[in-house]
Amino acid sequence: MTLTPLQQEFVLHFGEMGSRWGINRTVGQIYALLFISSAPLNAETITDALSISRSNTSMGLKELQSWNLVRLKHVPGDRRDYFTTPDDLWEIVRTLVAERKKREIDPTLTKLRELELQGPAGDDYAEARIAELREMIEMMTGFYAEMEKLETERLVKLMTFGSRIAGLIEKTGGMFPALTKRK
Amino acid sequence: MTLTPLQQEFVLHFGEMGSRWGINRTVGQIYALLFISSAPLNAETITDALSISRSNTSMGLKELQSWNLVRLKHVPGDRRDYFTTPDDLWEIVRTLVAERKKREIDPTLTKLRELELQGPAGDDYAEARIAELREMIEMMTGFYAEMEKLETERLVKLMTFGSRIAGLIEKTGGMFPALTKRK
DNA sequence: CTTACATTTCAGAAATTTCTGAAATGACTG
DNA sequence: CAGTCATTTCAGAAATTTCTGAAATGTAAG
Repeated sequence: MTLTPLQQEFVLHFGEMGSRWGINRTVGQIYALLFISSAPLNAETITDALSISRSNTSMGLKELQSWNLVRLKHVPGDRRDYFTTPDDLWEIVRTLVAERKKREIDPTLTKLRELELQGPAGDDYAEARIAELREMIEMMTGFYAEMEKLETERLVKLMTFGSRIAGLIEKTGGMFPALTKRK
Repeated sequence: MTLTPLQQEFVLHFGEMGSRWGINRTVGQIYALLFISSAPLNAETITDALSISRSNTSMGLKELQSWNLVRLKHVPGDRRDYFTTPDDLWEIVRTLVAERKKREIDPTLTKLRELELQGPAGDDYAEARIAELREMIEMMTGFYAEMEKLETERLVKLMTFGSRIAGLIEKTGGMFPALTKRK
């Protein structure tokens, strides 16, 4: 398969960004290619579209599967595996956020709790800082858990009308005026 | 300077997580050390607390400065540079989010716009996918821009009462009941 | 200007990550 | 069960990133 210039440029960009996103170039390129391909692709096709080795493709796909970022499809009468990305972008974003949280946040939260459980270590400042950090992460992951429950439709509205949310929150008082002031 | 076991473990954890966060081990360790130290530290102190080379410390601090994650302080009568992290955790989180957006999101948004400007390339699916992705990123960065404007106090409330926000949003209709239903 | 640090730069060494080709494994078909 | 094709594994090669020591640069004080 030969890529169109558009595909080519898109794929290369994702490859370059890969390192900033915590994946490697090849994984970024494979994902990008699947993302802009209307039909599912098999490993062979990916291999030659990206000019990489077959084994590299295999590892890249495995990595993407571990991130839950690709879907496996089967074509009747063909025993090769075909891969795609979900059509729904929101599903992709949800997965991405969930996985990054799992890899980048959760282990630290666990470690902080562990450190606190070890009890006073005679370093008040460090202990306070660790507790504060844990609380902040808990607040943020708690909020995330709530947002994750929302249907996409509500999430879109929340984001679209973002600016109005600010106004809904009383600076003091701790509750939404919409809920408290309304009689 | 010798680290307490608590500091040691905290610092090592941040070092290990560094790679997942897109920084290297040393940078993670330096940041962690500054974070749990009550007083600002100079490069020499960091160097021997972490058993790394002086030049590595210099590069790590430079990297942290490029992320705006450390503050430079001066001690009267001492011409060495001293470094700290902000006391306010929210300030740290804001910086972190802003920098990650700048490095991980903005370049892609720019690239997607560029690709669209190049005009129809005869690949409808790829073009549609790129447009859709750009729109999604724009929505999310727009929402982020709104949230960034909020004072910390309001942001905390927003997150604390996160679950109630969901209820405030009408599934259909496109506006908050709090704003529309109230006469 | 010279001395005494403090910091940065940078070329090469060390460590780590990524990639490949070959071999092994798996799985369907006739 | 043997043959064929698809996929995975893995050891070493290649590439990249990180780290170091030495030299260079910067800077304040005398």
